[in-house]
Amino acid sequence: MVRDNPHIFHMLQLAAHRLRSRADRRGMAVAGVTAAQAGAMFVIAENPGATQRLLADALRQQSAVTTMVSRLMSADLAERRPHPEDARAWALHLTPKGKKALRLIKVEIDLINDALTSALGPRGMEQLAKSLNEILSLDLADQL
Amino acid sequence: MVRDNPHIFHMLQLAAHRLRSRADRRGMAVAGVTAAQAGAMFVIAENPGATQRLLADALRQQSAVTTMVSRLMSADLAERRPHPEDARAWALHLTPKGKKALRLIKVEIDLINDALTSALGPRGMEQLAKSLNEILSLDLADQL
DNA sequence: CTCATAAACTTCATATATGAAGGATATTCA
DNA sequence: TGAATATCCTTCATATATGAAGTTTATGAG
Repeated sequence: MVRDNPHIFHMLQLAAHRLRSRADRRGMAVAGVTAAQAGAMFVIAENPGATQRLLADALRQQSAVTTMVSRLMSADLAERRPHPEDARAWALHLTPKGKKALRLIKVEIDLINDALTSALGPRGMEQLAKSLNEILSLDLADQL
Repeated sequence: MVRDNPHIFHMLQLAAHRLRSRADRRGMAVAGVTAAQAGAMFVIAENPGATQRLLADALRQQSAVTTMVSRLMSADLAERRPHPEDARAWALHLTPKGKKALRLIKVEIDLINDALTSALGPRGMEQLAKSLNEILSLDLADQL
């Protein structure tokens, strides 16, 4: 029973929402890219030729990835190539424009992380990273 | 420069997303209510007669609130009454069905908080709450 | 090889979120 | 009082997310 910390869930949602809003605004301003798009582009950048399956697993999503990639293509930020080994799959790559946008976005994300470090201190950041890692390692299936 | 913690932003988004997904699934299962709807209902429950403005401020949203409240009304979870003092505004209240759904949802949120407490320990929870509070107190305007 | 099953992707209905623009009512101040 | 302005709400276009259902291609068992 966590009656003493009844709001952690809500606080986490709210904190994530606020940082995402800020990233959305700045990302749109400097590169015409949302935070969600930036998240997808980071994954593609680190896994050139990634399938949508890999992207979906990284972002913990299913069907949203099709639409997401379609929008990235419309904006000339990413491209789909035929997968060399599996005719069912696409191989995802960033376009030059996508790579440039990602560099711009990284600056904004770093600014947010800097603000967090100022507020929490280096040790606070470490602890937060540790806590978030533990949360991410939880098995949140319904049988929890 | 936070090159040492470059992923805090992303980890926070991912952790919030996972907990929200779990809350969505369970909330739909036990009460036909999403996590976002539950969040709005908590605010209304704590502020009977609240205006949509108050709700929007609490959730840090603008226009989404109109649609959110409309859906809560369609589901007979909340109702709008004329505001006694301001003809522009609504006074929001939960219906009996809404209050019951909120009780069911609370159990699920408590289960998530319990799982977090098991993973992080009571001290970890305190530290996490403290960190999130500091993040929530940041001024995230674009001039940051 | 063929069939059953699994995997990758797409599509659809629905819910959530944003910013911009507009309508109606309050408030302020000259 | 009357005009300018602010506030509360709604609507619209767009983006993101979910689960369920469907298509196409792989894979594995016989």
